[in-house]
Amino acid sequence: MTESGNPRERYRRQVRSEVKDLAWQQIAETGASGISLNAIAKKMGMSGPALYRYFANRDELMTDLIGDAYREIADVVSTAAAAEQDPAVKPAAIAHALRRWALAQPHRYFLVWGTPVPGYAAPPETVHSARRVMTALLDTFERLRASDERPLDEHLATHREWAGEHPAPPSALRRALTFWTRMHGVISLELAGQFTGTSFDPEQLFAEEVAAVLRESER
Amino acid sequence: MTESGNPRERYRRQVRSEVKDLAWQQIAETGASGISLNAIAKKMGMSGPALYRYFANRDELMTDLIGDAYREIADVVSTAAAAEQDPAVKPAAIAHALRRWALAQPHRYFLVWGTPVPGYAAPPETVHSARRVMTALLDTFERLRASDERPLDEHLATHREWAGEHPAPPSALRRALTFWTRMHGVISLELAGQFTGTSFDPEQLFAEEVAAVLRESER
DNA sequence: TGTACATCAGTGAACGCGCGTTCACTGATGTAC
DNA sequence: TGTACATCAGTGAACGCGCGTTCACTGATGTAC
Repeated sequence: MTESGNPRERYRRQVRSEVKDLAWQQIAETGASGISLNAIAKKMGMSGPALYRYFANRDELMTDLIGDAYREIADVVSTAAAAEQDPAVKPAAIAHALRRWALAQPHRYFLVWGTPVPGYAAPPETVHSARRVMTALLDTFERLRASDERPLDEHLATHREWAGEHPAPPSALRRALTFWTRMHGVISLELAGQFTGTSFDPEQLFAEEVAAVLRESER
Repeated sequence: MTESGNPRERYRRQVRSEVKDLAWQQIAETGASGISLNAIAKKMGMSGPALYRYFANRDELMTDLIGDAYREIADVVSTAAAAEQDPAVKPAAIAHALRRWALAQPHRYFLVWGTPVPGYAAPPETVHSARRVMTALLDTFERLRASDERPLDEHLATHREWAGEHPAPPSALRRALTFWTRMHGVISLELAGQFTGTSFDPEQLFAEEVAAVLRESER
């Protein structure tokens, strides 16, 4: 379907994706605000203006990269969720899949959930990916009864638009949300190198956080 | 002491601090990698090269900003810890003080714990601030007995150099660490705007996270 | 209190650099008959 | 199968811009006698 198209379109897709690959490389070297169409063109052996056939401007490239990265995150999370049947193990499966991806693609992770780049707010299409992530988490915790009620539950019961039409009970909203923030807490500090100079294993800290959220659920 | 000095030194300090103020302003507008000595000079009504009397180069300015921000964080945390006597309330006091500061100074927070800026690794002086933060947290949880043991405790018992010579028991190491990552999880996502488009109150989510760590302690 | 000298702040010109973006163009590739 | 035409990729020159940094210099401020 998207694979179709005449040779010209095919070629266009190839070039676009090569540009993006080089952009990620550049982000790794100089940071997100260091992307430059000219530099990418040079690496491809082309002149700068040539790339304007493929991207309207620098912002469109950025927007595309953010959208792609977010889509990948949503894929990783929902794939991991779908692959694990045991409800009690699902959270850990999701968490470790996300962490593994983040360690392999730190710049993609940061572009989505790191320090916002001024002037490059997340493009509107990303809401869809955000939804997919939340849905996977809500599905997961919906099946696990909460072992306790928290003051936050009541608040979330009346402020749940972010969950869309998902029928998960308030306690699941809470656990999905805190699950996310806790994963992010460990992952982002680890990726940022805040644990370097230390010999403990971040994975074990991460595993403990996953276990802690599970402790607030019972089958 | 540092306040002393002849008029010339006094003036130097004033200019340096004005430069830094404008640098923070610029970071807010264009991001950390957007700082420019020339632009700052222009805003001060000076020529670009003039600033080289005050900073050796752009990197030294960055280093200074990071150091200042980290020192502020350490101040906020340790001041909050010192101000609250009740051990069971201390964690919440620290947490909310940190969040308040972060909301007021999002760019400072991100410069310290956000996406690393390639080429600007945290200067060595920041270890001291990092230590101060950890010490305040360890002091806090040392006084609260753990209500349970976790697998992580054992691991941390043998990997505790990051705690310096602090005599806190393993369970306190664990709680201090997870307290930090959980605070960071909520704060950084909130600052990055990941909760916009949602009507729930991030403060309540944050409070729930603080309460969760406390639940793992008993007086 | 006044003069002679050293110190230091700030200037303007200059260097080389890379950026995003527009434009008129050449030449190759695909399409219609 | 061959020709005529339209489409599109890529080029090179050009625009204006701002950057970090060095350098030789002027002029003001402080210090020593």
